[in-house]
Amino acid sequence: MPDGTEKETEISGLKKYIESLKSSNGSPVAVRVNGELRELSSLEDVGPQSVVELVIPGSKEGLEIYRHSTSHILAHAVKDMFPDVKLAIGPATEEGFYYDFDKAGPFTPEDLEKIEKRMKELIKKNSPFIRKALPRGGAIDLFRKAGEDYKVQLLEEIPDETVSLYEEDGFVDLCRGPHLSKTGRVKAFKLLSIAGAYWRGDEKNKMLQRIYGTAFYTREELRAYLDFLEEVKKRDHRKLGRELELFSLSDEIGPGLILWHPNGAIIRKTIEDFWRSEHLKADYKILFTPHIAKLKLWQKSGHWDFYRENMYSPMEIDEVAYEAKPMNCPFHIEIYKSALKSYRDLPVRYAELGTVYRYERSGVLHGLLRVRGFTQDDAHIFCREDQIEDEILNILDFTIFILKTFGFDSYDIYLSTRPEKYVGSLENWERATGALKQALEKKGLPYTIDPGEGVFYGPKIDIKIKDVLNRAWQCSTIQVDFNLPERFDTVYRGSDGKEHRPIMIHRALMGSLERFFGILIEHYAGIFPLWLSPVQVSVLTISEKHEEYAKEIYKALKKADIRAEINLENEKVGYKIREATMKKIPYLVILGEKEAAEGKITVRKRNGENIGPFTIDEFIEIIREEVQKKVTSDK
RNA sequence: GCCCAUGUAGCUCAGUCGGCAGAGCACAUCCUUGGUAAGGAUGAGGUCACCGGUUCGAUUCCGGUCAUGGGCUCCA
Repeated sequence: MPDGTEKETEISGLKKYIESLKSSNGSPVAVRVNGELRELSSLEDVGPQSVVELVIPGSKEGLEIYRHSTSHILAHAVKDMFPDVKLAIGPATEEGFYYDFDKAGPFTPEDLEKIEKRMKELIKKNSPFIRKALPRGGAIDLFRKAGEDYKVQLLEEIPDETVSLYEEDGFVDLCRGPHLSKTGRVKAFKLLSIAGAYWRGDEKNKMLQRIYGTAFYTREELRAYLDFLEEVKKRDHRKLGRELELFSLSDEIGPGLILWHPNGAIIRKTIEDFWRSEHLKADYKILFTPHIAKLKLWQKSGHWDFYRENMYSPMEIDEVAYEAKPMNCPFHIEIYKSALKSYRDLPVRYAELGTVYRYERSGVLHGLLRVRGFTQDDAHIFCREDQIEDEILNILDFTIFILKTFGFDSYDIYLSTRPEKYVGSLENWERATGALKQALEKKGLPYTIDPGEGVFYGPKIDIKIKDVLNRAWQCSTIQVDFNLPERFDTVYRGSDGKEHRPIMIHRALMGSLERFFGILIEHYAGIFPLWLSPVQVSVLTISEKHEEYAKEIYKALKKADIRAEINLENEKVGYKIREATMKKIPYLVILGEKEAAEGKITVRKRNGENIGPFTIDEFIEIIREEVQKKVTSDK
């Protein structure tokens, strides 16, 4: 039952019940018979003692079916309007649905509108979706005759002897189903974009044209989703980055290479200062290493073999080949190896804000989120096997502390286990994976296991943070490595006087400063908390008469290490306030006749609220406290 | 890399069916000295992404290059 209860009933009773829900919002879109999804119309052949679940609109599966049916209607409309188009696939996705078409010319935005219109007509007809079972061979003949090559190809790979087709209003498509009972059940949908997509996602295959759309049960839900898309657009870090003069990219410099402008750079510096100071507190040693190294180093580390497609071509220096570094690990290992280590020295924790260069294909570059040169907040921990769990526990605490400071307190955590191709002993893998699991469980952190998704050199934990719009971003990663210590013959002297191999843990908390900054911009919509704001206080005068007083106040703020600016422009207060508000400056100190006479200041907060009057010392104290506490919200 | 779209002033965008290029904001100068989100006037600012072709003439048409954007696992 939709309310989660169970009832025992005859088929006829069930049908009557479903009938009674018709036309209500809760009317089921499908049923699950003994675990298998089917349409409502398939109740006839339900055997005795079957368990039938009603798939209701509110459920994840319900929505999937709903959207999948909408994608069929899309295909129908396209086929009506462009009969030469060949159909590929059209599934539901997290956010909506798409359908891939093989069409001679491109679809235009105007086509989308026309297709939408045609879809609405098809929905209005309210034709039933009819399921037809067919032997596979028959289906192949049918689609071959219709010239639907992609469907034929799909069919040829389906192992089942019987396949199902769905027909509505004369349009037949190969489909596993289930579907809505009638097209008229689709109440709200919108086609969103046109994009290229390879047949089966493989770039060796033909490029098809994909139409993306989304569908919801009500117009209100659709509206809310479109508003969400608007909000995402408003927060776009590329747009805000330009408006707030945080960073830029330049044709002259090259794609994927970031220029940090003063406003972005001061934020980055603030983040780095915080990062360094916390790492020192947590017993990490801070390192600096070069941006290039001999190609031989990368051959030794294995990067040249396994990672070459992401590395730049070597450059020659004094007839020796050098490489821009794609990773920091080999450097940290060299530092570890520069002096003999005893078991008493472990764990050794090396951290570096290391700038690396990786080749990314031109089509995947994206603002700050996908770049070719970036700075990792990298660290490598060398420890004994018996120390892994404690180290992981430390890292988890540390990670969550850092992420929380930036206002991220909701996470999706994944534990990736041994892939098919791996290095290291089975025993090591099991022990390390066990340690990761133990640590997560001790911390009470819920996680999902990604079987076989570990890197070849060891298991890992990935943490995805959720931003205010509930979007997930992968930043933190903790990876155990059995490979590099082996390749570099890294050792420590044990209590037994013998040499032992340390375990290496790679870990990044923010991942890359560039990417993390991009996420922060979107998370805060450019309204940075005080401790991060490029300009924390703007001092502005009501008229020229108060310039001297304003300069005094400004100096006092600067002296107190507050990032202040002064606005003596020949403009009215209203104008100056508007300027500062658009720059999202947290505090405005407004000085006029009254303030100058009393030796006080009036303060306007970013949200429009006025506080004060304060003496300058009182105000400095307020700012100091808010900065020190790293308050993330204005309220 | 591939498909499609886009590239005009610092920013957001008009525009020219081939004939010397426009607005708003921002910027500069002047007037105004004004109490909580835009006071007024004047002015400066463009190789219309780049290279080539067609043409008497190209920002506009054609070809190429570069950059940016939406996509390219979600298997009927």
